[in-house]
Amino acid sequence: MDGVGGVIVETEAYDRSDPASHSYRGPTPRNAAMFGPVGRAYVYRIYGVHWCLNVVCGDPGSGQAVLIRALEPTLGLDRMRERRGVGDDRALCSGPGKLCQALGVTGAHDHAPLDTAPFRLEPPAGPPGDVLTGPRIGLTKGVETPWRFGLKGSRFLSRPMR
DNA sequence: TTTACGATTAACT
DNA sequence: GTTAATCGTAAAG
Repeated sequence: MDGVGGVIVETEAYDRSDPASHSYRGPTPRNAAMFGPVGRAYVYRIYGVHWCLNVVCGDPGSGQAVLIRALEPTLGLDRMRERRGVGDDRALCSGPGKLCQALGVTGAHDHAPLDTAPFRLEPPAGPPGDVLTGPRIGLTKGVETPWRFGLKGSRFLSRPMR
């Protein structure tokens, strides 16, 4: 969006039966997007400081979503460096909060469809690389559920895969 | 109305 | 490796 973008290399999954998920306790004003139409964004503020971007998926109203944890920057590198205030490309999008800052995603994008402006979510250009799974990061509950997915060997992950 | 805390990051010892 | 920053949300009173 906005002339910036990249290839998603790391995600985490959440659903309603997951103690760590915002949708676990049912719909609230904040997580309403998770129970709305699929293909929309669910954006929330974390620790009063950072934004995190999710893609609503699964059956409509099922409260399922995928957290975009990291992506490989490919478009608008200068713009992202400017917004992030760093020169290291690896630090641009290697984390949920960083990613949102680099792309300019804020709470204003909550509920926004991801297949139309200002977003543009596309299928992978080339053949998919190997994907590894592992335990999710930064959680206090449900850590045992290995729903972290990362592109094998990518150096743009928030953390190396096991 | 009040209070405790989080799907994180950056700065500091 | 440890910790402060910072505020909206949700649960309790």
